[in-house]
Amino acid sequence: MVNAAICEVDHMRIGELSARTGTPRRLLRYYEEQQLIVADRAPNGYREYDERFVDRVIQIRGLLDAGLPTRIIKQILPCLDKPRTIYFPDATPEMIATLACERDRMSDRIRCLTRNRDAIGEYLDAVLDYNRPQDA
Amino acid sequence: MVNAAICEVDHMRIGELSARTGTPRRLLRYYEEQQLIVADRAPNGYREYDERFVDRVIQIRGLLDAGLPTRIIKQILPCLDKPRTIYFPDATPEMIATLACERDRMSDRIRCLTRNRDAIGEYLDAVLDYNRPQDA
DNA sequence: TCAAACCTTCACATCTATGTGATGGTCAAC
DNA sequence: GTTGACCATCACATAGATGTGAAGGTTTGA
Repeated sequence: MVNAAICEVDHMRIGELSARTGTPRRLLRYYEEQQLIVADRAPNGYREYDERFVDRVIQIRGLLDAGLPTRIIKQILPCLDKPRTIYFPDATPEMIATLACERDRMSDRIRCLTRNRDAIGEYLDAVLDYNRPQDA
Repeated sequence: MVNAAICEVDHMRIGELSARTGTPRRLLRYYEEQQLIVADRAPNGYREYDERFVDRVIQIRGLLDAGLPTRIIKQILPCLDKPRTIYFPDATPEMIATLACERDRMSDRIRCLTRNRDAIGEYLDAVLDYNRPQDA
């Protein structure tokens, strides 16, 4: 019997999402409270996540780690959906201005980080160079 | 009289540094407390800064904005002095490992920021494209 | 001599992202 | 039916960067 009625496996509860993203459950609930993610609810009230939440959560954590507050991340996330879910007419001029501003701030951060990372790299190269000149 | 005894102008007090870096005085004192900067003191107890503090403070703010805590910034800053002020023998293996780790974390942040910034850019391009198709 | 504009230290408040624990419901296995 | 591993909400605590103001010293200029 090649019955195709396979019960969907494409969902997980908060514990699994926590394990797969290395994120404390507490924070997954916090991100939801901040409206960065919206979880479905099972009949018993448990949160239900599908596969796409894994990448989404990792992305959120990356942006938080890079210094963006949840308020800004919430505005950025809709831009990342590949098939556009945001219809352009909904984009107010203020929203567009905010996004452009944040994009520029991100460029600033990238410049700053790159410059400093490279300086650290040079320093480390110099130190390693200094520490093993045994065989000339 | 071509007297060369010009009183040095290469120093400023906290108010001027604050104005020139756009940083509240409160934070300049905080950065000093966290040992990110070390200010000279005038005889009357006032902090005295020279020109180099301007760039240094801007750099600190950039790194803070990019998500690095003061504890890490304190370790990074010595790498940035062009004529090396840190003698390599002083660099402990743990310190080197920490720096390498932070450098990698910065690379991660750069990747994350770049990806998201580009996504915002694409989104904005699409929105602008949508908003002015008047003259075909 | 007085006022304004600096500076000092100290202390307490705030915001954001987090940690941690209490209290209790759901569910599966034994 | 009880135990253990999940889940829920709520609440309180912490840490880091920052805001704000009090109380007082210094300097400059009217």
